[in-house]
Amino acid sequence: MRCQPPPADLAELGARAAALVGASLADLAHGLGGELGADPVRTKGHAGELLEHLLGATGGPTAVHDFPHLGVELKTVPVTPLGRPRESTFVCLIPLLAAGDVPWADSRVRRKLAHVLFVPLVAPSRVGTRRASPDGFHRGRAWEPFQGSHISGAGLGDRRVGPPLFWRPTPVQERALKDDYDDLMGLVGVGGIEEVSGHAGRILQVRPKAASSRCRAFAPGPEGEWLATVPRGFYLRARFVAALLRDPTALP
Amino acid sequence: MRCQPPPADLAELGARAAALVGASLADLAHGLGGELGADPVRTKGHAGELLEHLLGATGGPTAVHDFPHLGVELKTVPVTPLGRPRESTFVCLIPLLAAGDVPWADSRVRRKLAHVLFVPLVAPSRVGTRRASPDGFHRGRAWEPFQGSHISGAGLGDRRVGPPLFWRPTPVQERALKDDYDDLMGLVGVGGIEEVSGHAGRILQVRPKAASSRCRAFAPGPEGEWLATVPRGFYLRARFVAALLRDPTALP
DNA sequence: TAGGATCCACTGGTGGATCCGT
DNA sequence: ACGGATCCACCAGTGGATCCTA
Repeated sequence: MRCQPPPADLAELGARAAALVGASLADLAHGLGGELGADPVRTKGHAGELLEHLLGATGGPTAVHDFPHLGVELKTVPVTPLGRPRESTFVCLIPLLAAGDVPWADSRVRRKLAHVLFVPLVAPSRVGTRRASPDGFHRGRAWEPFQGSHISGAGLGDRRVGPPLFWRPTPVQERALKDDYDDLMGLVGVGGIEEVSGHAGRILQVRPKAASSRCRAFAPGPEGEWLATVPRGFYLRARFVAALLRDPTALP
Repeated sequence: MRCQPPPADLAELGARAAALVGASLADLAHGLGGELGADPVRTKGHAGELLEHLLGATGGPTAVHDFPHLGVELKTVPVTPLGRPRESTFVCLIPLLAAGDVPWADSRVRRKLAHVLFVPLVAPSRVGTRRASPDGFHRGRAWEPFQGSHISGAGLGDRRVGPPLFWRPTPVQERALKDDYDDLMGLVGVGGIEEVSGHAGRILQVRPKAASSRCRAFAPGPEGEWLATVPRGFYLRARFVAALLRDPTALP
């Protein structure tokens, strides 16, 4: 299903992403000769992979970036019709065994986030929505992600591509990322990974990341002993990405 | 239905409250020859009035305190079985017309809160609870409000009296109250009452307080014009009262 | 297992409506 | 209208589980 050659430069990558704005994932998958499953539970990650194909990403599982020759990472982010992310954005797994030994400058977080292409995918509603507003009160749409959009339905194929954003952290943002990274790694070192909650961190946060809760990783505990634990990842807070999408220089 | 004479002193008031611990409101109402309605929507405030009768409160609507000769205010507070308040605690209405003209020292907030008898009423669950934990996982009870309690049912009559607490703000707490009062009144003065949200304030907050939304009060707007608005009250944050019930000197 | 992610149950808090008795 | 309060819908956020592909 890989159809596109890698983009030659940033301008070409940007142009390709811009050309997709407004398209539904169903259309895009069809254009590539593929189909999208209807079950939202079975299609996690498919949207991200589809966009990688469409934009000509070449980085395999081994590469640091999706576009190694450009040093750019692709992130799709599901957003509400108002443009707010529905979820936090995964960055990378935490190297639990080496926690505390990797300074910010050498961290995967820094390398992944050095240059990111965010592609919002507008999802009309959550899949799991069980009830509509019983009073029928309509709260209005503050932001039209693209003109002429007609939004209805909740399946993966109904999601539409929103305006893409190239982002490099400003010095101030990078400083905030470093502070969070140091703090969170410090917390892991002090109390052990189990003690770090999703509340910690201004724009980064630490959350579980495992294919199944039966997957275990090993990490040093508070007393230095080895603990079997769920793998964790760094995530960008939804709040922060929401701010970014409106103003790339913003901090929440 | 008023049965008790006013308590002679704080010790007697405290003894009466302590004697009620563990009793259900149904029992208490019955002992007074009264009955409690079953509909939770129709019984708002009844619990508070019942306790006033039982403890011999004499302050009418005109008085500042429920026990004027003791200078004590009675507050019932609905709590979960873990002892956490289910709601914020009403203090008093905001004098919208005089906002900004009443210094903390002369404020109703300060007078009301100078000395409070908190009586927790343990409610097993919210009335409006629509679903139980589907996984059946039991999260344990961190605090047994009284020994031997057997808690079940959700009606008003099933609520049970918890351990009472006499509270006077510590100097640090009073300072926090004053700061919030000044801040909130300042916000009202700057942007008008409509701009003050429930987020403002560390331990006090401002929320609507009206018998019906058709009830209007008048307040000065941002430009100094007169606005019809919903009456507002000062409330103690649930978070703060939760802290108080565990440690009367605490701040959240 | 790493990398692409999303689902969903639950909790805390807000915003606002509402009820009763005096 | 004031003083006694509670109800309830909604939303943000967390905590943790889970899915697919390579």
